[in-house]
Amino acid sequence: MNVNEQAPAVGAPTAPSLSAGRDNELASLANTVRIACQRVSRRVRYDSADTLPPHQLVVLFHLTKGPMTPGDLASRERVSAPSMSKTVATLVEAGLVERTQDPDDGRRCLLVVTAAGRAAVDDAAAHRDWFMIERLARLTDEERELLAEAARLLNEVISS
Amino acid sequence: MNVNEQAPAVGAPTAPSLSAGRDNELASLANTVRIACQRVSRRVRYDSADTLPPHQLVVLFHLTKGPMTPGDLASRERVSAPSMSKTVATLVEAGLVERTQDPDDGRRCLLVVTAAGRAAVDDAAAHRDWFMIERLARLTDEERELLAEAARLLNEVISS
DNA sequence: TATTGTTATACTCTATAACTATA
DNA sequence: TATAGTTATAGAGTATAACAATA
Repeated sequence: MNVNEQAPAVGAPTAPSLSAGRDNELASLANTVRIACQRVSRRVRYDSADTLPPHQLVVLFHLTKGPMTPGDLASRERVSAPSMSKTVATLVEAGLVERTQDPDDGRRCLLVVTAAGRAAVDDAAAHRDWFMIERLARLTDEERELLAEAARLLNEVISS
Repeated sequence: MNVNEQAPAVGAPTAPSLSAGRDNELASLANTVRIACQRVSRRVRYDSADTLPPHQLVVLFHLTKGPMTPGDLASRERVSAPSMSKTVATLVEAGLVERTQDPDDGRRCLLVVTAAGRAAVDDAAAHRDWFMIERLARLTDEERELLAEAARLLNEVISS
């Protein structure tokens, strides 16, 4: 579990103030929303042994959108170059990624996902979503509509 | 980032069927909701250097609800006893947790969170929620109400 | 000389196996 | 003999520093 899973709005970040009513309400909602999202994430996250570790899967996913260099991947994932080098080596070893030379720059190499790599990404997504699909099917149309709208709103909020 | 962050409902888990319309809709919603939740989680998650690592923070959080033994904590977190032993040792070393002897059973020890430990949990929660509080403040009352309802619904869905 | 990528080494968190002490 | 906890050792994944090859 993560911190504050079942907790009320503990440690609200605003110092007690005279107009504390609205602040506390916001803090409580922020806490509630975060905890709900974390519970969902946790419930669908990587469960070891039947899929690739997250850091490998993420790299594979990036490559499904097109070839990239190890350097690109490292900065995208905010990981050091040597770490990415190792992760890539593992994926190449497993036959999920192929190294190709950059024709224009001899220092660089372009990484390309293989068919097996694409299959691994699809499998992982299917595995992750199965839990939610089963449960969403039991909701009413109105409830599903509400969740769709909330997801849209959260994406907006996060992007702002 | 996580797999499928901006992806459409890729790798829908149900095999193509004759009544595929509803299934695809559910798969799409499941995917959308998961991705939104993961983005929120990621946005507020542990960012190194200004707070404790997650595994330490979680233990500390458990102890804010009352004293527990290392064994309790290990099974709660589904981690091995030696791993928990090490984590606890680190927290004791840092003065965030205190070891006390169980009066009834000489083999066991009860772990108690210190005042500094509680403060660390509160700080972490505040730090995590601050991002969302700022952004939720910009929404309308109706939008906030929608998110509150969605959070309630997601908790129900996850618990079922 | 600057940049791309890898290798060398070390630290953290995890695990299983072996050990100590209490029941 | 079984249980609670720790210590010993090893395997991932991460980092920084040093290196090789190319621009």
